[in-house]
Amino acid sequence: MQTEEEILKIKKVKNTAVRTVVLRHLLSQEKAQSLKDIENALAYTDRSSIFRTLKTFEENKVIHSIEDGSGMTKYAVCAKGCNCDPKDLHYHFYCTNCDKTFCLFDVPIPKIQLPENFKQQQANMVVKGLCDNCNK
Amino acid sequence: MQTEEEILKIKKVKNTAVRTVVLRHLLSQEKAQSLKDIENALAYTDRSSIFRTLKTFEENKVIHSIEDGSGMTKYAVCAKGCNCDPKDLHYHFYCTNCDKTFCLFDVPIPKIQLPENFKQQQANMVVKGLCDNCNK
DNA sequence: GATTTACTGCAACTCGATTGCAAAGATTAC
DNA sequence: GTAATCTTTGCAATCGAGTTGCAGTAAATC
Repeated sequence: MQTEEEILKIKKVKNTAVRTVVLRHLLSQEKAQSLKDIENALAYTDRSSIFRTLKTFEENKVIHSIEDGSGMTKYAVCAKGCNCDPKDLHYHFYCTNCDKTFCLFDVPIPKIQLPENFKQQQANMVVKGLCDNCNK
Repeated sequence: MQTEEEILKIKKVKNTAVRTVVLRHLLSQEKAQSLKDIENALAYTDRSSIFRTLKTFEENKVIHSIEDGSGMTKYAVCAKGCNCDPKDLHYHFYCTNCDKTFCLFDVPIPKIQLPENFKQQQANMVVKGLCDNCNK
């Protein structure tokens, strides 16, 4: 596992206190985190600073954002080597019971045959249902 | 093509003035519409009435909602015979240039192999990029 | 026709996201 | 080392989509 410092260096993002703690938090969670999740976890860091940190991370492909339909954008650290290209995409699973969002790295997304002259740049693929913990 | 009245009758939704014009507008558009789109198109109909109409339509499977990542939920009339089950799902295409959302009825969604004990109920599959009109 | 129920319009409110601005910190120039 | 410049941070305010309370109106039922 890479340290926060290593990741930021590789992605050419200057290291700061806020960036380190935000990235550390994201790395420590197995589920994608919302701005509010992070804010709650980091009690003494300002929301707008976290917000701007997330934007910076996203621009530099440290993290990717997920719109899971919960009303809050969630963020997860990109897998090693990820470039956020269509080929790096993966499904997300949103649990409608516990409101958690999982990255399904192991399930490949098939190539989608678009209509004539449409061009894919990105995708947001969210499967909704019950996670293993809630499906009892 | 079914009329608004026929659709509402089939879906067992009582017909009212607001419902008719909202459904008519949705049927007249080839792209999924946001609450704001509809509000702008129907100048003399109140936002909250449209909002509640859309909720009613969705509950009764007259329309389906799409979270395309634009920040606004969009709505489109269900295809004939649609039950909004996983088998009725289709991809959506969101154009990042013109902000329009298309239903890709012709592209089947493959069955997704979820991790052990996860259960799919719904899905929101959005491909983002440039539509034929903007890809020039 | 009276009563009950459903729908509509207005206004207010919620909450996640975003921005302006000034202070603090880091970097570069001299 | 110090001044000038650029970046980051924290606070407060704002934005905007979505949502709700409530009273008035319309429709359905008795």
